[in-house]
Amino acid sequence: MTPPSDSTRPAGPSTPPSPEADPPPPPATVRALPGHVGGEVALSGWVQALRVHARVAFVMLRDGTGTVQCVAVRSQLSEEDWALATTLGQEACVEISGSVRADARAPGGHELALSGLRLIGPSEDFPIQRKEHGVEFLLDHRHLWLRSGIQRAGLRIRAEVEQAIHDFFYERDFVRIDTPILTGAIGESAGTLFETDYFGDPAFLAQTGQLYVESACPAFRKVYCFGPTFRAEKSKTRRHLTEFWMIEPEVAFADSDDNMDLQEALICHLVARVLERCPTELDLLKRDRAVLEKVRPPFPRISYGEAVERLNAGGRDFEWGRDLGAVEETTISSWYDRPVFVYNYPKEAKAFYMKENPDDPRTVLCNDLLAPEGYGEIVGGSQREDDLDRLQARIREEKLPEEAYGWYLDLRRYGTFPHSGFGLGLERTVGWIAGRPHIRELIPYPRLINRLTP
RNA sequence: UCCCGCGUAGCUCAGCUGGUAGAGCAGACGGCUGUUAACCGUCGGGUCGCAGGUUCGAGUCCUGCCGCGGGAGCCA
Repeated sequence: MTPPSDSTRPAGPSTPPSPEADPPPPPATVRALPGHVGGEVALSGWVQALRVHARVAFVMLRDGTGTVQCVAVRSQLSEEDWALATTLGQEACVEISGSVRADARAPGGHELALSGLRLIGPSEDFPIQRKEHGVEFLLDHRHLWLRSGIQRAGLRIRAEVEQAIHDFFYERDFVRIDTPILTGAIGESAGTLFETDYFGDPAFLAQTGQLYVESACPAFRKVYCFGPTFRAEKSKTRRHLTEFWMIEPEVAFADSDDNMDLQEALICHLVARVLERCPTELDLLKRDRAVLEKVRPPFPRISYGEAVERLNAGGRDFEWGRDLGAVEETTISSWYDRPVFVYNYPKEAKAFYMKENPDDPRTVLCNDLLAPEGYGEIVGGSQREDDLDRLQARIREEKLPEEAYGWYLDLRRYGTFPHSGFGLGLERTVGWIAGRPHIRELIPYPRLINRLTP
């Protein structure tokens, strides 16, 4: 950042006599301010709020590392600086120099006694006021909404979770595999795919990287992908995005129980990391940290059959064989104070690639992980069908185009092996950890059924 | 696709059993040494989503359409 070249500050006693201005104060960040108490610094950032009185004005300056109150006292400023400071628009970009001091009256405990400022980029009539707005208005101004406190906190937690995911897998010798986003006709059900043109042929945006990470297992044993996922489902709920980010690990020689162990370890790692590194953000979001502290192993594990029995014992009339709906999931998660695994669902309710349960062929070896507090399913996983004949039979049962799965079936022809994996929805997970009601806030630019801009 | 709800000032909303449009915030101006979404005063600001209907008269009642929100299904 360019230091001010036209400082109007009066010369200090330690400054050698010079007709020119003082040497510019060293640039600093708000986060580093406590280390500069008593010294002069220059901060660059955006005006978050301005409160003007007759002889004193307060500029809340946000620089991306934090927010600090800058105090402008009229009697200590030039007319030009006072006039500039008291007419700054919300979100104007400025460089402010002054001395750092600790003051109990200031939010955050530190403030800057303003001695000079320079307008970098003016801002007039910033659309988002410091008050409540409707969702539509805020999403229309998402590019500006990102600057607000709750959005910054949520997105910072998202970034921390993303980094924690990479660290978790790196420490466990997983190899990251980036799977394709453009795919030919392959997937679980073509109705939920976004179609696009690929040199005259139809192509689809990926709705899962799973088949690809399965193929990388024999190469690296433990792999994961982390990327955008596209679902053309016409869902309009607070749990849905048409474009979201998913993490899909795949582990050779892991069975369904190993798979749940890994999910449990990952979730605990993510929650602990956010508790450790984002306490400020959690407090700003008014997230009850005590609830998150409870997220420790082991998570309860309840089979689909047990869940149905218990639901019906509680007065519900739920038929065995149906998939659990949102109401059932909320009920089940309400029985516990931490995430709960529901495992081994009926075959008809789940995807073709899941391995048949040898102890009960009506079911498959799979699990969902339901987050507490009604946040719903954040993970879906399974042991994969590794038997060629059974897999082919399942593809035919589901009336899927067998020819599209030729390369996938090759994995069962050349050294097939037991393996398991899962998909973790990033925004749902972050939404739950951050305690936000709608996952659209946990992705910088949400893509919803009726929203593609900004 | 279906169910429920909502569209009034730049923003957030009020407006009763129909009788010619209101507040707060934002903006402009003025006041105030310490504010925390500052406060006090003054001023400007409207195709009541669109179209049709009922009525002497519609923001208000009816129909259709559009937009938005929530939910179901489906999913992470």
